[in-house]
Amino acid sequence: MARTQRTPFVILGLLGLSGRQPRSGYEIKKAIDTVISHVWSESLGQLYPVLKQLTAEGLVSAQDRKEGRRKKIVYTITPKGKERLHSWLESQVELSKPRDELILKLFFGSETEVAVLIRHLEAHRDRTKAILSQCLEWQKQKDRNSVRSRPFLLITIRAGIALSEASLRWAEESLETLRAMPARKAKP
Amino acid sequence: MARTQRTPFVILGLLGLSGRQPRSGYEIKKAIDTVISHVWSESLGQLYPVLKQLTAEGLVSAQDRKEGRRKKIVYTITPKGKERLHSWLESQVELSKPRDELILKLFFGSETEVAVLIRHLEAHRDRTKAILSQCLEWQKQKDRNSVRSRPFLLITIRAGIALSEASLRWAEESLETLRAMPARKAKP
DNA sequence: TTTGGCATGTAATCCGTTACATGATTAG
DNA sequence: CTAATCATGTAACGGATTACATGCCAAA
Repeated sequence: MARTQRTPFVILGLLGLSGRQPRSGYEIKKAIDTVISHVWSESLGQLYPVLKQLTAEGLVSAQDRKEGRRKKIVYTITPKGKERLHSWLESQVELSKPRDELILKLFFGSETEVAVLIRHLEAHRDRTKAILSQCLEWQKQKDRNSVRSRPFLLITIRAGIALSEASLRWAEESLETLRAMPARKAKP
Repeated sequence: MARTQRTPFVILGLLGLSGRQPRSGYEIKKAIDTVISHVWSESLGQLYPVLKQLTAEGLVSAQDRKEGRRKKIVYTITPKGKERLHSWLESQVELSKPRDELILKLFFGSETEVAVLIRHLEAHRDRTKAILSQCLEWQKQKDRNSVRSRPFLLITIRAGIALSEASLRWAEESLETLRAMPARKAKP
Protein backbone atom coordinates (compact mmCIF):
# COMPACT_ATOMS: atom_id res chain seq x y z
CA MET A 1 0.00 0.00 0.00
CA ALA A 2 1.32 3.41 -0.89
CA ARG A 3 0.89 6.47 1.30
CA THR A 4 -2.50 8.16 1.52
CA GLN A 5 -3.68 10.65 -1.06
CA ARG A 6 -3.09 14.31 -0.26
CA THR A 7 -4.38 15.90 -3.44
CA PRO A 8 -8.03 15.83 -2.25
CA PHE A 9 -7.14 18.04 0.69
CA VAL A 10 -5.47 20.80 -1.28
CA ILE A 11 -8.56 20.93 -3.43
CA LEU A 12 -10.90 20.86 -0.47
CA GLY A 13 -8.82 23.48 1.29
CA LEU A 14 -8.74 25.83 -1.68
CA LEU A 15 -12.46 25.45 -2.26
CA GLY A 16 -13.15 25.66 1.44
CA LEU A 17 -11.42 28.94 2.24
CA SER A 18 -14.18 31.34 3.22
CA GLY A 19 -15.21 33.94 0.71
CA ARG A 20 -14.06 31.90 -2.26
CA GLN A 21 -15.91 31.67 -5.54
CA PRO A 22 -16.43 28.23 -7.04
CA ARG A 23 -13.35 27.26 -9.03
CA SER A 24 -12.57 25.09 -12.00
CA GLY A 25 -9.79 22.52 -12.11
CA TYR A 26 -7.70 24.81 -14.23
CA GLU A 27 -8.18 27.68 -11.77
CA ILE A 28 -7.23 25.44 -8.84
CA LYS A 29 -4.05 24.54 -10.66
CA LYS A 30 -3.25 28.21 -11.19
CA ALA A 31 -3.92 29.00 -7.54
CA ILE A 32 -1.52 26.25 -6.47
CA ASP A 33 1.12 27.48 -8.91
CA THR A 34 1.03 31.00 -7.58
CA VAL A 35 0.02 31.48 -3.94
CA ILE A 36 1.43 28.25 -2.54
CA SER A 37 3.88 27.35 -5.28
CA HIS A 38 6.81 26.70 -2.95
CA VAL A 39 4.71 24.79 -0.46
CA TRP A 40 2.79 22.47 -2.73
CA SER A 41 2.51 21.32 -6.31
CA GLU A 42 0.00 19.36 -8.33
CA SER A 43 -0.27 18.30 -11.94
CA LEU A 44 -3.45 18.74 -13.97
CA GLY A 45 -3.35 15.05 -14.77
CA GLN A 46 -3.88 14.43 -11.09
CA LEU A 47 -6.34 17.24 -10.37
CA TYR A 48 -9.02 16.33 -12.89
CA PRO A 49 -9.45 12.71 -11.83
CA VAL A 50 -9.45 13.63 -8.14
CA LEU A 51 -12.05 16.32 -8.80
CA LYS A 52 -14.28 13.66 -10.33
CA GLN A 53 -13.60 11.36 -7.43
CA LEU A 54 -14.52 14.06 -4.92
CA THR A 55 -17.72 14.77 -6.84
CA ALA A 56 -18.65 11.08 -6.73
CA GLU A 57 -18.05 11.05 -2.99
CA GLY A 58 -20.24 14.10 -2.52
CA LEU A 59 -17.44 16.18 -1.07
CA VAL A 60 -17.68 18.78 -3.81
CA SER A 61 -20.44 19.60 -6.28
CA ALA A 62 -19.90 20.49 -9.92
CA GLN A 63 -21.66 23.19 -11.91
CA ASP A 64 -21.34 23.85 -15.62
CA ARG A 65 -20.80 27.48 -16.30
CA LYS A 66 -20.48 29.66 -19.38
CA GLU A 67 -18.16 32.57 -18.82
CA GLY A 68 -18.12 34.91 -21.77
CA ARG A 69 -18.21 32.35 -24.52
CA ARG A 70 -16.00 29.77 -22.79
CA LYS A 71 -17.49 26.97 -20.80
CA LYS A 72 -15.99 25.44 -17.72
CA ILE A 73 -16.89 23.23 -14.80
CA VAL A 74 -16.67 24.95 -11.46
CA TYR A 75 -16.68 23.16 -8.13
CA THR A 76 -18.08 24.10 -4.76
CA ILE A 77 -17.31 22.39 -1.49
CA THR A 78 -20.26 20.64 0.17
CA PRO A 79 -20.97 20.49 3.94
CA LYS A 80 -19.68 16.91 3.87
CA GLY A 81 -16.54 18.18 2.16
CA LYS A 82 -16.08 20.86 4.80
CA GLU A 83 -16.34 18.19 7.48
CA ARG A 84 -13.69 16.10 5.75
CA LEU A 85 -11.45 19.13 5.43
CA HIS A 86 -11.81 19.97 9.11
CA SER A 87 -10.95 16.50 10.29
CA TRP A 88 -7.89 16.46 8.04
CA LEU A 89 -6.75 19.82 9.36
CA GLU A 90 -7.08 18.49 12.89
CA SER A 91 -5.25 15.25 12.18
CA GLN A 92 -1.54 14.97 12.82
CA VAL A 93 0.78 16.46 10.23
CA GLU A 94 2.27 13.64 8.22
CA LEU A 95 5.93 14.32 7.67
CA SER A 96 7.27 13.75 4.21
CA LYS A 97 10.39 11.71 3.76
CA PRO A 98 13.34 13.94 2.97
CA ARG A 99 14.77 13.78 -0.53
CA ASP A 100 17.19 16.58 -1.12
CA GLU A 101 19.20 15.84 -4.21
CA LEU A 102 21.47 18.88 -3.89
CA ILE A 103 22.67 18.05 -0.41
CA LEU A 104 23.04 14.40 -1.35
CA LYS A 105 25.32 15.32 -4.22
CA LEU A 106 27.35 17.53 -1.92
CA PHE A 107 27.61 14.68 0.54
CA PHE A 108 29.14 12.58 -2.23
CA GLY A 109 31.29 15.57 -3.15
CA SER A 110 34.59 13.72 -2.82
CA GLU A 111 33.62 11.65 -5.87
CA THR A 112 33.49 14.55 -8.30
CA GLU A 113 35.19 17.81 -9.12
CA VAL A 114 34.82 20.84 -6.92
CA ALA A 115 33.84 22.92 -9.96
CA VAL A 116 30.79 20.70 -10.47
CA LEU A 117 29.65 21.23 -6.90
CA ILE A 118 30.16 24.97 -7.23
CA ARG A 119 27.97 24.95 -10.32
CA HIS A 120 25.21 23.09 -8.46
CA LEU A 121 25.41 25.45 -5.51
CA GLU A 122 25.34 28.54 -7.68
CA ALA A 123 22.24 27.30 -9.45
CA HIS A 124 20.62 26.63 -6.10
CA ARG A 125 21.60 30.07 -4.84
CA ASP A 126 20.04 31.73 -7.87
CA ARG A 127 16.82 29.76 -7.59
CA THR A 128 16.60 30.49 -3.89
CA LYS A 129 17.22 34.19 -4.42
CA ALA A 130 14.31 34.30 -6.86
CA ILE A 131 12.00 32.58 -4.38
CA LEU A 132 13.11 34.89 -1.59
CA SER A 133 12.44 38.08 -3.53
CA GLN A 134 9.08 36.66 -4.61
CA CYS A 135 8.17 36.07 -0.97
CA LEU A 136 9.40 39.51 0.08
CA GLU A 137 7.29 41.06 -2.64
CA TRP A 138 4.20 39.22 -1.40
CA GLN A 139 4.93 40.23 2.16
CA LYS A 140 5.10 43.88 1.15
CA GLN A 141 1.75 43.62 -0.61
CA LYS A 142 0.13 41.99 2.41
CA ASP A 143 1.52 44.67 4.71
CA ARG A 144 -0.14 47.33 2.65
CA ASN A 145 -3.52 45.69 3.18
CA SER A 146 -3.97 45.20 6.89
CA VAL A 147 -1.75 42.55 8.46
CA ARG A 148 -4.44 41.13 10.69
CA SER A 149 -6.88 40.48 7.87
CA ARG A 150 -5.10 37.35 6.68
CA PRO A 151 -2.62 36.21 9.30
CA PHE A 152 -2.27 32.70 7.89
CA LEU A 153 -1.13 33.86 4.50
CA LEU A 154 1.49 35.95 6.24
CA ILE A 155 2.70 32.99 8.30
CA THR A 156 3.03 30.96 5.11
CA ILE A 157 4.96 33.72 3.39
CA ARG A 158 7.23 34.21 6.37
CA ALA A 159 8.06 30.51 6.30
CA GLY A 160 9.23 30.95 2.73
CA ILE A 161 11.32 33.93 3.70
CA ALA A 162 12.91 32.29 6.72
CA LEU A 163 13.76 29.05 4.93
CA SER A 164 15.11 30.63 1.78
CA GLU A 165 17.18 33.15 3.68
CA ALA A 166 18.76 30.36 5.68
CA SER A 167 19.36 28.26 2.60
CA LEU A 168 20.91 31.23 0.87
CA ARG A 169 23.30 31.96 3.72
CA TRP A 170 24.30 28.30 3.85
CA ALA A 171 24.88 28.24 0.09
CA GLU A 172 27.08 31.34 0.15
CA GLU A 173 29.07 29.98 3.07
CA SER A 174 29.53 26.62 1.36
CA LEU A 175 30.55 28.28 -1.88
CA GLU A 176 33.31 30.08 -0.02
CA THR A 177 34.47 26.82 1.50
CA LEU A 178 34.53 25.12 -1.89
CA ARG A 179 36.28 28.00 -3.62
CA ALA A 180 39.04 27.79 -1.06
CA MET A 181 39.58 24.14 -1.95
CA PRO A 182 42.02 22.82 -4.57
CA ALA A 183 40.43 22.52 -8.00
CA ARG A 184 41.05 18.78 -8.26
CA LYS A 185 38.95 16.03 -6.78
CA ALA A 186 39.37 15.71 -3.05
CA LYS A 187 40.26 12.05 -3.43
CA PRO A 188 41.53 11.41 -6.96
CA MET B 1 6.02 7.90 -17.17
CA ALA B 2 6.97 8.59 -13.57
CA ARG B 3 10.08 10.52 -12.62
CA THR B 4 13.46 8.83 -12.92
CA GLN B 5 14.71 6.51 -10.21
CA ARG B 6 16.99 8.05 -7.62
CA THR B 7 17.52 5.08 -5.35
CA PRO B 8 20.33 3.64 -7.50
CA PHE B 9 22.41 6.75 -6.98
CA VAL B 10 22.26 6.77 -3.20
CA ILE B 11 23.43 3.19 -3.28
CA LEU B 12 26.15 3.91 -5.81
CA GLY B 13 27.19 6.98 -3.85
CA LEU B 14 27.40 5.16 -0.55
CA LEU B 15 29.33 2.27 -2.08
CA GLY B 16 31.47 4.66 -4.09
CA LEU B 17 32.76 6.87 -1.30
CA SER B 18 36.47 6.23 -1.13
CA GLY B 19 37.76 4.09 1.66
CA ARG B 20 34.48 2.26 2.12
CA GLN B 21 34.17 -1.41 2.83
CA PRO B 22 31.69 -3.43 0.79
CA ARG B 23 28.25 -3.09 2.34
CA SER B 24 25.11 -5.17 2.53
CA GLY B 25 21.63 -3.88 1.81
CA TYR B 26 20.86 -3.81 5.48
CA GLU B 27 24.01 -1.79 6.19
CA ILE B 28 23.18 0.66 3.41
CA LYS B 29 19.79 1.18 4.98
CA LYS B 30 21.39 1.87 8.35
CA ALA B 31 23.85 4.31 6.80
CA ILE B 32 20.99 6.22 5.19
CA ASP B 33 19.06 6.26 8.44
CA THR B 34 21.92 7.75 10.38
CA VAL B 35 24.40 9.91 8.49
CA ILE B 36 22.01 11.36 5.93
CA SER B 37 18.70 10.74 7.63
CA HIS B 38 17.38 14.26 7.19
CA VAL B 39 18.57 14.50 3.62
CA TRP B 40 17.38 11.20 2.23
CA SER B 41 15.33 8.14 3.06
CA GLU B 42 14.85 4.72 1.57
CA SER B 43 12.84 1.66 2.47
CA LEU B 44 14.32 -1.83 2.50
CA GLY B 45 11.55 -2.94 0.19
CA GLN B 46 13.05 -0.61 -2.37
CA LEU B 47 16.74 -1.17 -1.61
CA TYR B 48 16.85 -4.93 -2.13
CA PRO B 49 15.26 -4.97 -5.59
CA VAL B 50 17.38 -2.05 -6.77
CA LEU B 51 20.50 -3.79 -5.49
CA LYS B 52 19.61 -6.78 -7.67
CA GLN B 53 18.92 -4.51 -10.58
CA LEU B 54 22.29 -2.79 -10.19
CA THR B 55 24.00 -6.17 -10.01
CA ALA B 56 22.30 -7.25 -13.23
CA GLU B 57 23.46 -4.06 -14.92
CA GLY B 58 27.01 -4.64 -13.75
CA LEU B 59 27.14 -1.43 -11.76
CA VAL B 60 27.81 -3.25 -8.51
CA SER B 61 29.08 -6.74 -7.77
CA ALA B 62 27.79 -9.00 -5.03
CA GLN B 63 29.83 -11.19 -2.70
CA ASP B 64 28.50 -13.67 -0.17
CA ARG B 65 30.19 -13.26 3.15
CA LYS B 66 30.11 -15.01 6.51
CA GLU B 67 30.65 -12.59 9.36
CA GLY B 68 30.93 -14.38 12.66
CA ARG B 69 28.22 -16.95 12.17
CA ARG B 70 25.85 -14.68 10.20
CA LYS B 71 25.85 -14.62 6.44
CA LYS B 72 25.15 -11.61 4.33
CA ILE B 73 25.56 -10.33 0.79
CA VAL B 74 27.89 -7.41 0.47
CA TYR B 75 28.15 -5.19 -2.58
CA THR B 76 31.06 -3.39 -4.17
CA ILE B 77 30.84 -0.69 -6.80
CA THR B 78 32.32 -1.60 -10.20
CA PRO B 79 34.25 0.74 -12.51
CA LYS B 80 31.12 0.97 -14.64
CA GLY B 81 29.18 1.88 -11.52
CA LYS B 82 31.70 4.58 -10.65
CA GLU B 83 31.27 6.01 -14.11
CA ARG B 84 27.52 6.09 -13.73
CA LEU B 85 27.86 7.75 -10.35
CA HIS B 86 30.17 10.41 -11.72
CA SER B 87 27.90 11.33 -14.59
CA TRP B 88 24.96 11.58 -12.21
CA LEU B 89 26.91 13.82 -9.87
CA GLU B 90 27.76 16.06 -12.80
CA SER B 91 24.21 16.20 -14.13
CA GLN B 92 21.90 19.01 -13.11
CA VAL B 93 20.26 18.76 -9.73
CA GLU B 94 16.66 17.75 -10.24
CA LEU B 95 14.48 19.78 -7.92
CA SER B 96 11.81 17.93 -6.06
CA LYS B 97 8.29 19.25 -6.05
CA PRO B 98 7.47 20.88 -2.73
CA ARG B 99 4.99 19.10 -0.48
CA ASP B 100 4.97 20.67 2.94
CA GLU B 101 1.90 19.50 4.78
CA LEU B 102 2.50 21.64 7.86
CA ILE B 103 2.63 24.92 5.99
CA LEU B 104 -0.33 23.86 3.85
CA LYS B 105 -2.40 23.29 6.97
CA LEU B 106 -1.35 26.66 8.32
CA PHE B 107 -2.31 28.26 5.02
CA PHE B 108 -5.80 26.81 5.49
CA GLY B 109 -5.67 27.95 9.10
CA SER B 110 -8.84 30.01 8.94
CA GLU B 111 -10.82 26.78 8.51
CA THR B 112 -9.89 25.29 11.87
CA GLU B 113 -9.26 26.27 15.46
CA VAL B 114 -6.16 28.15 16.46
CA ALA B 115 -5.47 25.56 19.16
CA VAL B 116 -5.13 22.89 16.48
CA LEU B 117 -2.57 24.95 14.59
CA ILE B 118 -0.64 25.59 17.79
CA ARG B 119 -0.53 21.84 18.42
CA HIS B 120 0.86 21.22 14.93
CA LEU B 121 3.46 23.94 15.30
CA GLU B 122 4.57 22.73 18.70
CA ALA B 123 5.05 19.22 17.37
CA HIS B 124 7.08 20.63 14.48
CA ARG B 125 9.16 22.75 16.86
CA ASP B 126 9.96 19.70 18.99
CA ARG B 127 10.91 17.55 16.00
CA THR B 128 13.06 20.32 14.61
CA LYS B 129 14.78 20.88 17.94
CA ALA B 130 15.72 17.22 18.02
CA ILE B 131 17.16 17.36 14.52
CA LEU B 132 19.08 20.51 15.32
CA SER B 133 20.72 19.12 18.42
CA GLN B 134 21.54 15.95 16.51
CA CYS B 135 23.29 18.03 13.85
CA LEU B 136 25.11 20.15 16.42
CA GLU B 137 26.32 16.97 18.09
CA TRP B 138 27.68 15.66 14.79
CA GLN B 139 29.34 18.97 14.06
CA LYS B 140 31.12 18.88 17.40
CA GLN B 141 32.40 15.36 16.70
CA LYS B 142 33.68 16.38 13.27
CA ASP B 143 35.44 19.41 14.71
CA ARG B 144 37.36 17.19 17.08
CA ASN B 145 38.72 15.21 14.17
CA SER B 146 40.23 17.69 11.74
CA VAL B 147 37.77 19.86 9.86
CA ARG B 148 39.55 19.61 6.56
CA SER B 149 39.55 15.84 6.47
CA ARG B 150 35.88 15.58 5.44
CA PRO B 151 34.66 18.96 4.26
CA PHE B 152 31.62 17.55 2.47
CA LEU B 153 30.20 15.90 5.54
CA LEU B 154 30.54 19.20 7.33
CA ILE B 155 28.74 21.07 4.55
CA THR B 156 25.90 18.56 4.78
CA ILE B 157 25.69 18.92 8.53
CA ARG B 158 25.77 22.69 8.34
CA ALA B 159 22.85 22.60 5.93
CA GLY B 160 20.88 20.70 8.54
CA ILE B 161 21.83 23.23 11.19
CA ALA B 162 21.01 26.28 9.07
CA LEU B 163 17.68 24.97 7.88
CA SER B 164 16.47 23.68 11.23
CA GLU B 165 17.53 26.83 13.05
CA ALA B 166 15.56 28.91 10.59
CA SER B 167 12.55 26.64 10.80
CA LEU B 168 12.72 26.77 14.57
CA ARG B 169 12.81 30.56 14.68
CA TRP B 170 9.89 30.74 12.28
CA ALA B 171 7.91 28.26 14.36
CA GLU B 172 8.48 30.18 17.59
CA GLU B 173 7.54 33.44 15.93
CA SER B 174 4.38 31.92 14.43
CA LEU B 175 3.44 30.38 17.75
CA GLU B 176 3.56 33.81 19.34
CA THR B 177 1.37 35.20 16.59
CA LEU B 178 -1.14 32.42 17.03
CA ARG B 179 -1.18 32.67 20.82
CA ALA B 180 -2.04 36.34 20.51
CA MET B 181 -5.07 35.42 18.44
CA PRO B 182 -8.58 34.82 19.78
CA ALA B 183 -9.19 31.17 20.59
CA ARG B 184 -12.08 30.80 18.16
CA LYS B 185 -11.81 30.18 14.46
CA ALA B 186 -10.67 33.22 12.54
CA LYS B 187 -13.72 33.00 10.30
CA PRO B 188 -16.46 31.09 12.10
C1' DT C 1 -2.45 32.79 -39.38
C1' DT C 2 -0.24 31.12 -35.89
C1' DT C 3 1.11 31.33 -31.25
C1' DG C 4 -0.22 31.02 -26.70
C1' DG C 5 -3.45 30.72 -23.00
C1' DC C 6 -7.82 28.62 -21.46
C1' DA C 7 -9.99 24.28 -20.58
C1' DT C 8 -10.69 19.26 -19.86
C1' DG C 9 -9.58 15.00 -20.01
C1' DT C 10 -7.21 9.88 -20.62
C1' DA C 11 -3.38 6.42 -20.85
C1' DA C 12 0.85 4.51 -19.72
C1' DT C 13 4.04 3.99 -16.63
C1' DC C 14 6.47 3.38 -12.43
C1' DC C 15 8.67 4.69 -8.17
C1' DG C 16 8.28 3.78 -3.62
C1' DT C 17 5.79 2.37 0.54
C1' DT C 18 3.57 -0.96 3.45
C1' DA C 19 2.63 -5.37 4.58
C1' DC C 20 3.77 -9.98 4.45
C1' DA C 21 7.02 -13.86 5.00
C1' DT C 22 11.02 -16.19 6.93
C1' DG C 23 14.79 -17.31 9.65
C1' DA C 24 19.18 -16.79 12.43
C1' DT C 25 21.45 -14.82 16.38
C1' DT C 26 22.14 -12.29 20.63
C1' DA C 27 21.19 -10.01 24.91
C1' DG C 28 18.39 -9.63 29.02
C1' DC D 1 12.63 -17.93 27.08
C1' DT D 2 11.71 -14.09 24.68
C1' DA D 3 12.28 -9.79 22.68
C1' DA D 4 15.13 -7.23 19.72
C1' DT D 5 18.28 -6.92 16.07
C1' DC D 6 20.34 -8.76 11.97
C1' DA D 7 19.31 -10.11 7.40
C1' DT D 8 16.88 -10.82 2.91
C1' DG D 9 13.45 -10.92 0.28
C1' DT D 10 8.37 -10.68 -2.37
C1' DA D 11 3.66 -8.90 -3.32
C1' DA D 12 0.24 -5.62 -3.63
C1' DC D 13 -1.09 -1.39 -4.17
C1' DG D 14 -1.58 3.24 -5.49
C1' DG D 15 -0.27 8.05 -5.90
C1' DA D 16 1.56 11.04 -9.09
C1' DT D 17 3.97 12.41 -13.25
C1' DT D 18 4.48 12.73 -18.19
C1' DA D 19 2.75 12.39 -22.51
C1' DC D 20 -0.95 12.32 -25.49
C1' DA D 21 -5.36 14.13 -27.32
C1' DT D 22 -8.69 17.72 -28.35
C1' DG D 23 -10.76 22.13 -29.05
C1' DC D 24 -11.96 27.10 -28.32
C1' DC D 25 -10.70 31.88 -28.16
C1' DA D 26 -7.82 36.11 -28.40
C1' DA D 27 -4.07 38.70 -29.74
C1' DA D 28 0.01 39.76 -32.48
